[in-house]
Amino acid sequence: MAIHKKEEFTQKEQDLANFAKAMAHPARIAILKVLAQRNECICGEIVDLLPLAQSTVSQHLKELKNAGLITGTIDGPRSCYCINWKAFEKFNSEFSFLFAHLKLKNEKACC
Amino acid sequence: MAIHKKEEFTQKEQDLANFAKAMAHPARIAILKVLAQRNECICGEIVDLLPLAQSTVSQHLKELKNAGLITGTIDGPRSCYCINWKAFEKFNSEFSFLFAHLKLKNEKACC
DNA sequence: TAGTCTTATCGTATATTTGCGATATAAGAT
DNA sequence: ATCTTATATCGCAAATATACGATAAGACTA
Repeated sequence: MAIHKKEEFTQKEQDLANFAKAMAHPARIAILKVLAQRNECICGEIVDLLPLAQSTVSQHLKELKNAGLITGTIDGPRSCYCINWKAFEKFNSEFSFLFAHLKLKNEKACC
Repeated sequence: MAIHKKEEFTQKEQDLANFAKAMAHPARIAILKVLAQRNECICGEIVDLLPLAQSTVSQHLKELKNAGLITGTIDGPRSCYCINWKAFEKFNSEFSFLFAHLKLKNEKACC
């Protein structure tokens, strides 16, 4: 785009949008599901489960990590990934707040 | 990208990702907040509140509508937009399910 | 030390998103 | 009928995202 306008919104709006963006790809949803089932996972196992090349999976993992949704630690020659529970909970409560706010007002929908 | 791979994931993963994608921009979060506060809103009011051109806001509204997050009805020369409550609730429950699933397993985080 | 295995990064091609101005459209007002 | 007002759409430019192969980096193994 010609100019970035994202900075002109509130920090909360940007945070929520960034979190949503990190989840805005089925591959990343699938990765989160795998991590949830196993509570930990090395990169290779995720690569085996997804229909994507190793480099692409690594890139998705990096995005999830940058967004703070997961943590990664080096374990010898491998990398172990886990859900970053705190960040997830923070997003959930913020999202629920927005959602609850919507619900409260929704008694007389017009269209 | 060279080839689309999104179709190779499950429908639920794609649905969740699409919903997240619709929320993955601060302008669209802001629009949803405005709609929540007023329970209905014409396009012009939203344009006044956002730091974006009218055509850009209209595009964001279109994306929210395409994703099913809002509904829009023509009201004379204006357009009235509202939250699509059912779609929002569906997403919330699916997201909560994923979240609860994560929570259940997270007693022994490794990293 | 050389070889292997695992993961990250680089380079590149292509697709999608974002944003705006200009223009079209549609309804009410004069 | 013409003008105004409100919104949608088109066309374009620039930024991002997606995907892959090739390659680098790091750590065990022989």
